[in-house]
Amino acid sequence: MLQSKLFTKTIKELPKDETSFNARQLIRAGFIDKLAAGVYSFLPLGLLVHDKICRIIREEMDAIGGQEILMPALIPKESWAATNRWENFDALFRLIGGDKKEYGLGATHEEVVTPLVKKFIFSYKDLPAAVYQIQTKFRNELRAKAGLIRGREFSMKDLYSFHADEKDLNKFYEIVIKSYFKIFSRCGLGDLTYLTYALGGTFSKYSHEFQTLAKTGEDTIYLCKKCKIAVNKEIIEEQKVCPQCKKKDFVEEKAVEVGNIFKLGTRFSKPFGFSYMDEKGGKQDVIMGCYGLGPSRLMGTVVEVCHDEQGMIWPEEIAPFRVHLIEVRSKEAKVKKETEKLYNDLRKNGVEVLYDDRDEISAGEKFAEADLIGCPYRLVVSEKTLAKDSVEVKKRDKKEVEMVKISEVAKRITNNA
RNA sequence: CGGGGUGUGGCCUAGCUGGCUUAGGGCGUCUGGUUUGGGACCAGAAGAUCCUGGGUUCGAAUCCCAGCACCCCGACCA
Repeated sequence: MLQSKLFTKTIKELPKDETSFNARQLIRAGFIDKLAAGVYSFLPLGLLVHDKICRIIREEMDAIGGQEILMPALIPKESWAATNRWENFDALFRLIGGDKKEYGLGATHEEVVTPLVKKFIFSYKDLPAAVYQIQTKFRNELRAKAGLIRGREFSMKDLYSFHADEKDLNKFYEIVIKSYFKIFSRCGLGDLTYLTYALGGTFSKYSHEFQTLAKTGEDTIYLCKKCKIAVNKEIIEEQKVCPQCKKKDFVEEKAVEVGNIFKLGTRFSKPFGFSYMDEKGGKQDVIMGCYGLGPSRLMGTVVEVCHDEQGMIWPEEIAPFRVHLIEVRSKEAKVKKETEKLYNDLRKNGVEVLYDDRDEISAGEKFAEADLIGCPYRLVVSEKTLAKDSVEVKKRDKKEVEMVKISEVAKRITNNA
C-alpha cells in the first residue's frame, strides 16, 4: 500500500482520555479510534492486524474440524429466558423493538447455537460436531477499561462442540487446548501464555483460561513454574496447590485472559431438549463444550507485550505489513524510480509492503512513524544506499542495520531470515 | 454500582484566588520560501457552542448547583 493514500495519520501526542498502553499506542498510530468508552472503530492498519488474527484463528479452528457459521447478534428475549439468563445476565444489553418485542444483544451464543445445531443432529452418527463463529459481541460492562482489553463491543471467536459422551468431550477439549496454543504462538504470545485453571465449569471441576503474562494485566495468576501451568485467584483461595503436581510452589504474576474454555455438559442441551439416539435406540443428552477467544482483546494484549519506547513491534504473522519501505526523498529521480521498482518487485513476490512514498516528509519523520507502526522489516532506499546498489534492511526488534544488494532484497525478506 | 480525577480549535495544552482574554502556546492543516538519514526551519493564514443547562455578579473559561462524557481505583466479569 502507498502510504500517501492511507487516509489515517499518526499523531505525536498521546490521547489524554486513554491511559492504557494499547489504546494510546493504537490510537496514536492510527490503528483504532474511540467512539465511546469501550467502543472502538478499526482503521485500515488496525483492521489488517485484526483480520490476520482472525485468519490464524480460522485456520486453526478448521484444522480441528470446526465449521464456521455466523449467528445473529440480535437475539430474542425468549432464547435467553429458556436458560433463565434474561433475568440473571447482568452484562446483557437489552433493547426493545418497534413491536415492543424484547431482544438481548449477543454476549455469548449458547442459547442460539444449541437449538440451531439441534435442528440437524439426531443420531450418534451425527456426533461429534463443532461449529464456530467470529462475531461482534456486546457486553454491558459496568466499567469498560484498558482499551481493547475490556470493551463493551468486541470481537470474539466462539466455538461450540457437541458430543455423545463425556469421554469424547474430554478428548476434543484437549485438542482445543493444543489448537489455542498454536494460535497464541502464531500471534507472538506463545512463550507468555499459560493454561490457567479456573472455577466455573458446570460439568467439570475446572474451566480453563489462557492467561498471557503482562505487567499491565488486570488478572493475577499463580504460576507453577515446574508444570508450566497456572491457577487463578479462585483456585488458590480454595485449595492452595497446583492441580498437577499438588505442590504450592507458585509465582504470582499479572496477566491478561486471552481465552477461556468450558465443559458445559448438559447445561444447555437439557433446557433446549437437545438429545440424540444412541446405538441401542436410547435417548441421550448431548454433551457440550464452549471455547472463547477474543481477536480484538488479543490484539490489545499483543500491543501491551510487544513494544518498545518507539512504538509497537508486531509479530510477523499479524503485522499490518511485513515490510515498511521508506524512500528518503532526493533530488535525483533515481531514488523514487528504484524504490517504486523495489515496491513492485516485493509485491510480485507476495510480500506485503507499506511504501512511504510521500515527498514532503523528512526522513526522520518517516523513521519515527515506521517505528511507531511497527512492521517487522524496515527497508530504506536513498542516494546513499543506491550508491552501493543496495537497500538498508533493519528488523524492528533489532538495532543493527544491514546493507543488502537490491537484487537480493526480495529473497532476503521472503526467506524469513 | 461506590470512590477519585478530568473536560478549552482536529490533537496536546496555558489561563481557573472573576475584569489587563478580542481565550495564549505547541502539534497538525493551508500559502510562500529554505531544508532533506531520526517526528526540520522561516514568514504568513485559516480554524473555538471554553462539555451542557441553570444560578451568582456591572462582568464568568474562571465562583455555585444540576446533568452529561471520558479516565483511574474498587466491586463486577456466562
